[in-house]
Amino acid sequence: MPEGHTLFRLATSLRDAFAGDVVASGSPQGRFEESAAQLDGLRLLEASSRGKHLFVDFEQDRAVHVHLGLYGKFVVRAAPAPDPVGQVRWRLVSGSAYADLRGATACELVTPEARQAILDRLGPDPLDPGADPERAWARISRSRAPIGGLLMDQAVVAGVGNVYRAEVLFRHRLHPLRPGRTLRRGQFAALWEDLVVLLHDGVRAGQIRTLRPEDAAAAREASTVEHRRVKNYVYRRQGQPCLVCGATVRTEELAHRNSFWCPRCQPVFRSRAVG
DNA sequence: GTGCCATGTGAAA
DNA sequence: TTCACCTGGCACC
Repeated sequence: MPEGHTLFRLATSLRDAFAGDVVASGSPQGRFEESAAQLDGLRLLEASSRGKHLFVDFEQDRAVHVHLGLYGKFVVRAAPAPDPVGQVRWRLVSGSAYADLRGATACELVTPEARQAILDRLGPDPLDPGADPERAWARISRSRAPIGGLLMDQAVVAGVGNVYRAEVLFRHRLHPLRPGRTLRRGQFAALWEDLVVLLHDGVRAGQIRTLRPEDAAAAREASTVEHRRVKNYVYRRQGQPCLVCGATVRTEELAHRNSFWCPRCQPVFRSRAVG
């Protein structure tokens, strides 16, 4: 489930399993064979993530850049490694663990310069304690583009995907089509703080859970009707009643992905003040 | 069992 | 604008 929290967890798993160890590296599938062979027998130093990008660093200034894309998987398990199942692009093996990468959009050996260039393209990551949200605000506050598109732009905020986009906008009563520059600074600050909380919760839980405690009862009730556990407000709940107000959740494509929102909780325009 | 859709991105056309 | 990646969950038969 690759939004930023997934990659952060994965970096932790890889670090815990391999950091400091000499590893065997190969590509059973063959597509990463030449590069994998160059890493075979080297010491793995570190694994880290920024947004949805993962970096695995080895001695001799070698690093692998991985992007899981929509359905890539990278599993880390205890040894012994079984025969590879399916298309294993990259396999790492140590005395105590193994890791298999499948279906990734990107798996490439990168120079330190190329690695840095990837980092330079990315906006601040809410999971990064050193992230500077002002960089995101500078982009959003100047843009006529819809906030629902800006949040998906990894150069604006790194790590937010389609689920977090839908959910954080719901939690802040913002319509996805609202132009970025119509947000007030305080609204952005609250949005960012919420992303920090939600992504960290995603890291802990291993899943995206966005319901506030006060809405848990409504979610349980909805689950019996929808035949699947409801743990989010609007993501993939189109046609279902909003857990807060009961209006029918809507969907429409935005930034090449389906966007979901409640037309009553998230009006396009809101009066600036009441009373 | 089959077929569609999906938490994403970049290359090819 | 379309395709590639080529996994996996789930609705439907």
